[in-house]
Amino acid sequence: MGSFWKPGSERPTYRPSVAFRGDEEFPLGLFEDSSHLSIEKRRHKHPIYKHRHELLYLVKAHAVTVVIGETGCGKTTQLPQYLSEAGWAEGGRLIACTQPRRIAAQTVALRVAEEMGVSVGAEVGYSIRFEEVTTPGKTRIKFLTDGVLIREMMADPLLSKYSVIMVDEAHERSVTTDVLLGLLKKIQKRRPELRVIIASATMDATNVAAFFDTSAEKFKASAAKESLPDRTPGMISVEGRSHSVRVHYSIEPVPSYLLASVSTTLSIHKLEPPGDILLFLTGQDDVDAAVQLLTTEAEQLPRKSTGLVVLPLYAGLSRADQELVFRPAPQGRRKVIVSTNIAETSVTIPGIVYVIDSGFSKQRFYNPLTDVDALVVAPISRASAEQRAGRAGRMRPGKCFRLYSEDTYCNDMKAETIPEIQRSNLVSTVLQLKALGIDNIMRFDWLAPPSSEAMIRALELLFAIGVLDTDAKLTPLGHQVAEFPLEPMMAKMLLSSNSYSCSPEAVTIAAMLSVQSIWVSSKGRQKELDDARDSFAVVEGDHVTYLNVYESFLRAKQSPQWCHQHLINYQAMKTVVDVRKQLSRLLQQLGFSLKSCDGDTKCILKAVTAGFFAHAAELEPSGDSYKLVRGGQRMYIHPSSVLFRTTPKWVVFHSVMVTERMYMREVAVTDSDWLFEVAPHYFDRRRRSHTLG
DNA sequence: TTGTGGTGT
Repeated sequence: MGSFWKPGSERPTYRPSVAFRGDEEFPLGLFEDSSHLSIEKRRHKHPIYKHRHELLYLVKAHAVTVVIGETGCGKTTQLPQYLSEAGWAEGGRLIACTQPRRIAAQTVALRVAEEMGVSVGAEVGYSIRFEEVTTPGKTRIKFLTDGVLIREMMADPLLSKYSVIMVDEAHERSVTTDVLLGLLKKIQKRRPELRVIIASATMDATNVAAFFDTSAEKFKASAAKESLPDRTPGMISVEGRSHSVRVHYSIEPVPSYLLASVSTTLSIHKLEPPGDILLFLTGQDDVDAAVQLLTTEAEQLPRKSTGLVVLPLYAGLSRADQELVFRPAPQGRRKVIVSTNIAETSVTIPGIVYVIDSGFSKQRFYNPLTDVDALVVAPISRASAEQRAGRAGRMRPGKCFRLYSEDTYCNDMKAETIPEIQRSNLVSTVLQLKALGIDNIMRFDWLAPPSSEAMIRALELLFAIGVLDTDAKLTPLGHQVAEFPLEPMMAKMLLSSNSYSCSPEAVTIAAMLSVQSIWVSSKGRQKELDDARDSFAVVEGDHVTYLNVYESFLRAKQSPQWCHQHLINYQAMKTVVDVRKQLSRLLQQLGFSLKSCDGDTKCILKAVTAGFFAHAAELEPSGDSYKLVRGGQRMYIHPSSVLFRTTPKWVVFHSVMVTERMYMREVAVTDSDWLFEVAPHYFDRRRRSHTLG
């Protein structure tokens, strides 16, 4: 990768004192225009309409149809309508269209309902977590998140109410998409008449088509074989509605993508016609640093009227701060959005004409040998680079400046991002598959198989927490755990809370830990944030602290102002309220009573320990680090924990994240006696090597 | 000893 720094090496430094005025440091002349690699497109008014007959023919003739077409070509909004008109939703059967994101499922449903002139929830509906807007017997087209469809399979393993299932945005290759595709292939063996449509923007379609090509397999169909669809997938490509994007590469590798991105932004501002700029960096740190540098520069620009409006964008921002990026810049000014990967797929900002691509993103990597998740800055794939470039061509022809050379693009970058399933801890996925009756996980037909080490790790943990038996079959507890939309250890904590009479408290803790961040992130307010957190802190650790935050939120009558005052994310707290309701209902359905422990925190800690004993760690004699019972790695309490700077002898934690060190995040105090009490089978074996107590 | 790419049930 030329002079790019690699994950694990020292981060590139920047000097905020560097002046970019004059922009000689990185003028646009240092980019080369590579027109043969430009994304050349023409704008069509109704691209998918032209292919309507061919599409309908393919779906009728083939069990699987792969549709390649970028966002905006109409495959999501119009194809389900064509299918419905062609009679695929008759006889009470539905057409399903899955989306990776809640908001997409909802907005697409609203748009299609509007186009069809019906009200949403009638002929066209959607189903996302906490919100089912459909009418049984009336709804013909249903948009849903792929996670919801997998949940539906628990009650209806063959998805018998659907005649067609379209999996949209399959190129994103989320864990749920990959699992769903494997499951659909399996379902089609039992339901050869089920039609599957895989819709994707830029995916390597031949790969997916090959996966679904079952034409060579022996096929036992007693019914009229002639009426069954061809088991060789059909394929069609639909041109998009976006404009051409001219791609420019850096002639030389850049020594610092952060510095280069700042000077490139200033060069574009100086030399290019009006149009907003989207800059892709890796994380909150980078984004905040670039915003600061650009803001300083913007203030020094000669005329205020042609100034820059610089805005950060990342998931940790409050909803209000995120929404600022949608506001048009004041007349005559140019907007610059400095963003993480959130702008690559999740947030679409109108009016972007220029994209600057650093070539990097943060990616999660799970190491099954150490059982640790790491978040590392890594080079993006060519597919990801194309996706980023495409963000410049939604309004009119645009330009993309890549802060890496054409040689790097062609020779060093991977064609596709490694599918998430191969970078993830599989505990939840394996349990889900087990609950769906997939007995042999190792032989599940994966589109991209995860490593056997990762699968074995997951099976080991599920066995340790009593969810699987020695034959790797679900235990009665396992069936209950699988009912919950939670990580298995968290669900185990919840189910154990009944024995300790603290279920309402455990429900709150599970809900609080389910949302990404309760605290708002905001640059330069770290001290304030620490103080806000410390005002709720208790000696029992982060779990009971979260309980304290939630109960204070209730006492404050769920007030947004109160949240703002305490640097708490109001949206996140509203989600916690919804999750609590869902979890409480599930517990009650299983016949558990929701009996409170009335402030007896020992009960709460025992319940937490019962769920997370496999994440127990003991203070090392040195007194500054911990040793993980399972694996023996050295770990540290994360600085964001209320237990940072304290040294309880035993702790259990929710998750580990590696940066420079291995950090335990969300840590609770525990006790060696409790560990024995909740998991004698687990600790007895290790007694000799880990003398508890 | 010091810090959270993005989704979702």
